[in-house]
Amino acid sequence: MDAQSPETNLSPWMPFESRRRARDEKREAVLRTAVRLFLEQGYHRVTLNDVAERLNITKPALYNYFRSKDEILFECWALGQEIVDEFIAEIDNGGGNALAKLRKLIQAYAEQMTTDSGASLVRFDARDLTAENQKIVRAAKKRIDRTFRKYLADGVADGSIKPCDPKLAAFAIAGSLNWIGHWYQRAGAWSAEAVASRFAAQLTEGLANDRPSKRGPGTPKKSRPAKGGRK
Amino acid sequence: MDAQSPETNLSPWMPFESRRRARDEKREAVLRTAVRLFLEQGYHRVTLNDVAERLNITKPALYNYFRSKDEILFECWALGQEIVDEFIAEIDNGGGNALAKLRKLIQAYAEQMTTDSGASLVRFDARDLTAENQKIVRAAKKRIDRTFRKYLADGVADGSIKPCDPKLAAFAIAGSLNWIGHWYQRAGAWSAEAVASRFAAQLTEGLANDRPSKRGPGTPKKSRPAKGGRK
Amino acid sequence: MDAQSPETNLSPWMPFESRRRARDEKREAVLRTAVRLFLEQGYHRVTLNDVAERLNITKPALYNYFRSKDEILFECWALGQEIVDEFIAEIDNGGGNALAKLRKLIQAYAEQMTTDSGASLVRFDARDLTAENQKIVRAAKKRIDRTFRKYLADGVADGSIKPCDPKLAAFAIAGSLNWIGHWYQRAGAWSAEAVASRFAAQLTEGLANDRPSKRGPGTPKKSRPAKGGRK
Amino acid sequence: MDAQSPETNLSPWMPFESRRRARDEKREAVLRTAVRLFLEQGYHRVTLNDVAERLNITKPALYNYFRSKDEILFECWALGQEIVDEFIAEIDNGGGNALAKLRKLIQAYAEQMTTDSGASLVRFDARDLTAENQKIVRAAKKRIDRTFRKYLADGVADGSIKPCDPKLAAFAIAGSLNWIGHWYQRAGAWSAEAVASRFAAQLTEGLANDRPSKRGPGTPKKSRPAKGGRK
DNA sequence: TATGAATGAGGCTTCATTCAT
DNA sequence: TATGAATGAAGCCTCATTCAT
Repeated sequence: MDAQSPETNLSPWMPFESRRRARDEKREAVLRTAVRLFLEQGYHRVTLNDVAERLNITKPALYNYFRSKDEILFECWALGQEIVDEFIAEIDNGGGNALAKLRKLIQAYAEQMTTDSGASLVRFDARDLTAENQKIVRAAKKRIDRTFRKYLADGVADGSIKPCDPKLAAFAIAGSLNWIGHWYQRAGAWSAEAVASRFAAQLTEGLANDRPSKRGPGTPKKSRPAKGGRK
Repeated sequence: MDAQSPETNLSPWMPFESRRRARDEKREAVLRTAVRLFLEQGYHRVTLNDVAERLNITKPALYNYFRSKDEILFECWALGQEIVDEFIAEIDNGGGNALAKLRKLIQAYAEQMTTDSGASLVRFDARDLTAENQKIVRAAKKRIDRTFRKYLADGVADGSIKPCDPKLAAFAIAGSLNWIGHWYQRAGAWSAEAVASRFAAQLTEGLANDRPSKRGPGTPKKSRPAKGGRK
Repeated sequence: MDAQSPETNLSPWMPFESRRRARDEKREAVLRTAVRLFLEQGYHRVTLNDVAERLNITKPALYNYFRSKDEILFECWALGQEIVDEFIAEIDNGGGNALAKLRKLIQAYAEQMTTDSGASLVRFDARDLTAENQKIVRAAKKRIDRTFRKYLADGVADGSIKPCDPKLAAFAIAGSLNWIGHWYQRAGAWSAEAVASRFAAQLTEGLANDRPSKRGPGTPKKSRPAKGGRK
Repeated sequence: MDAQSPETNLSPWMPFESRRRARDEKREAVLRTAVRLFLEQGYHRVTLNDVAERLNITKPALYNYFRSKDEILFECWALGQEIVDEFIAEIDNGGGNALAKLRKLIQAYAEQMTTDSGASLVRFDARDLTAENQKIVRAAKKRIDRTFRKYLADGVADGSIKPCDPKLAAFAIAGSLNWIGHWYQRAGAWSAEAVASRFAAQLTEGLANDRPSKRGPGTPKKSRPAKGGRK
C-alpha cells in the first residue's frame, strides 16, 4: 500500500504495464466502435470523425492506435477471424466423425455470424484493404473454405455423408451461414444459439447418409431409414 | 424492298426512331460498363471517370443519360431485379406443386446469380442509394423473400416438403444462392446451368418429403405428428 | 394570294422581310423571357436551359440569336437603357426650367423603374458583361448621372432650386429611384404612375426654392399656393 | 503588471484562451477578406480559392471555420446587420422627437453604408443563401424598414414631420441611403461623416414641418396630439 | 433553323492524413 | 497522449458552348 509495498518494487514496470493495458483497452474500444459503425453505415460512409466522435475523442487521436483507416478495418476483421480460427482448431482437434465435425463447425460458425465481429467477416470488403492485408484475408477465407470441404470430403469418404461434390456443397453451406451475417438482428425473434442449431440441423439434413455402408461410422439419427431412399 | 420500301415512307421518323434507339443503346452500354466496374472494383472505388473512360466518352457525357452516380447504381440493380421479377411471375403462374416451384425458383435464381446483373442484386449496397430508391430495393428484396417462404409454407402444407420453419429455411436457401454471386466466375469450372441444377437438387434434398402421406398432399403437418416432426 | 398578287411581286423580298421579322420577334421573345428570369432568380442562378425551357425551345437554339449568355444579359439591359435615353432626350429638348425638367426626369425614370426593363438597369451586375460592354454600361450610367446633376446645377443657377451640392443631391435622388426597381411589385398597392408622381413630388419638395430670388421662377407650395401647385 | 500579474495565474488556461482567440481572429479575417472580395468582384465570381489565396491558406482550411460558401456570405452579411441592429436599438431608446430620431437613424445608416460591412447589406443577393438564412435576412430588412416607417409616422403624428405617406417616404429615404453602398468609395472626395450628415440634412429637409401649428407641434390628423406623441 | 449529344473548365465539398503544440 | 489546424488529393456535378446532323 505504501511506498514499500511489493507493488512499489515493480513500480518502474507498473506504469508501463498499466499504460499498456490502458492502451490496449482503448485500442479495443476503438475497434468495437468502428465495427459497429462500419456495419451500421458501411465502411465508406463512416468517417474517422464519426468513429472518434462516438468515442468522445478527436480524430487524430485515433492515429495513436492505428496507422490508417484501413488498418482499423483490418483489425476489426482480424478480431472476428481470430475467433473463427480458434474454434476451427478446437473442432479440428476434437473428436467425432466428419459429419459430427461439420455440424460443430456449422454451429460455431453460425453463432459467430450473429455477432458484430462475425458479421465483419462477410460484410466488409477486402478490397478496402492494403494489398498485403488482402492476401491475409484471402488466405483466411481459403482456410475456412478448405475446412468445410475437408469435412465434406472426409464424410463422403468415411460414409457419414452422402456422396456429393464437396466444393459445391461447401459453397452452399457457407452461403447459408454467411448470409446470417446479413439478416440476423440481435433484436429479432431467434437467439443466436437457436439459429445456429437449426442451421446445423437443416444444412446437414440432406447430407447425412441415411443408408451408411454396413457398419459404417455414424448410423445417424434416423433409425430405420425407411424405404424412401430419398427421391 | 427497294428505295421505295415502306420503311422509306417512314423515313421522316427514322431519325427520331434511330436516335432514340441509339440513345437507349448507349444508356444500356453505360449500365453494362458500370455494372462490370462496380462488381470488379466496388462502387466507391469506381469513379464516373472510370466508367466514362472505358466507354471512350467524357464524364459529363454520362449526365445525358443519368442524373447522378447513385442513379446509375440503381438502374444497374433494377436491370437485374427485372429479370428476377419476371421469372418469379412465370414460375408463380406456372404449374407444379410447391416443391416443384421451389426447385424452379432456385434454378432460375441460381442462374441469375452467375450473371453480372444478378450479382448486382446481392453485391451492391442499398445504402448507397437515395432514401427513395432504398425503399424500392427493400420492397423487391422482401418480395423475393416472401416468394421463397410461400413455396416452403405451401410445400409443407401440401406435403411435398417436410415440416420446417419456412422463414429459416428461406434464409438458408437464399443465403446459398446469394453467395453464388460472390464466388461464381464465368471462367470457372462450372457452367451456370450446372451450378444451378446442382443447387436446385442439393438445396431441396433435405426438404423433400420422403414419406409423404398416403393419399397425396393435403394432409399436412398435423395428422399423426409421427416422430419425425422436427423439433 | 396567287402568283399575280401584288405581294407576289415582292416575293423575292418578302421571305427575307418576313423572316427577318420572325427572327426579330423571336429575339425579343428570348429577351423578354430572359429579363423575367434574371430578375426573378438572378443571372447566375438562371441557366440557358431555363431560358430555353420557358420558351419551349432548346438551349442551342438560343445561339441562333445570341452569341453568349452575357450578350443576352447585355441586350436585356440595352432594352431598358434605350427607353431611358429616349425620355432623357425628350425632356432635355423639351421646355421648362431646370426644376421642371428634373421633375419630369424623376417621373419618367421612376415609372421606368417599375418595369422589367427598367429594373434590369439597376439589378443586373455589369461585371457579368464583357469588358467592352461594361464600358458601354458605365457610359450610359454616367450619362444618366450627368443629366441629374446638370438639372440640379442649372436649377441652382436659375434659382429654381435651393443651393445644394448637385453631385450629392443627384446621388440621393438616383438612389431613391433605383431602389424602386428593387421593391416595386406589379401586384402591389400602387400603380406605377402613382409611385412616380409621389416620388417626383417628394424628392423635389426639399429642393424647390421657397424664397426664390426676386421674381425667380416657381413660387412653390407654401405662401399663396398659386397655380403652380403641382398637379 | 509584471510576470506575476494575475493574468499569469491563468496561464494554464491561456493556451485555450489564446487558441480560441486565434480562432476567432482567423474567422474574422476570413470574413473581412471575403467581404472585400465579394464586394469587389461579386459573390459568384469569387471562388473559395480566391478567398483562401488572399489569406495565404488553402481552400479546405476555410472549412474549419465555415460549413459552406454561402455560410460565409451569410456571416458577412450578419456582421453588417449586427451594427445596424445596435444603433437602431440605441436610437430607439434614446431621446428626441421622431424627426430627431429619424435624422440620427439616417446619419448612422448612411455612415454604415460607407463601410464594407454596411455595403454588404445591400449589395449581396439574399437568394444566394439557404432558405433558412434568407428568412433571417428578410426579417432583418423588414425590421429596418419598419423603423424608418415608425419614425415617419410618429413624426407626422407629433407634428415634427409634414404629413406624408410613411411607407413611400421610407422607401425614398432607404433608397437614397442604400445607394450609398453602391457608389461610395473610401478614396472619394467625401468623408463618411460628411456624406452622412449631408444626407441626414437633405433627406429630412423636405420632411421637416416648417410651420408647425401654433401651440404644440403639428395639428395633424389626430386631434389633440398632446405632447406625448406616441409611446 | 433546330436538335441531341458531347465536352472543357471549373467549383464546392469531403476526408484521410500530418504537424506543431 | 491528445488536439486544433491545415493540407493534398480527389470526386461529383453543373453549365456555357460547340458540333454534326
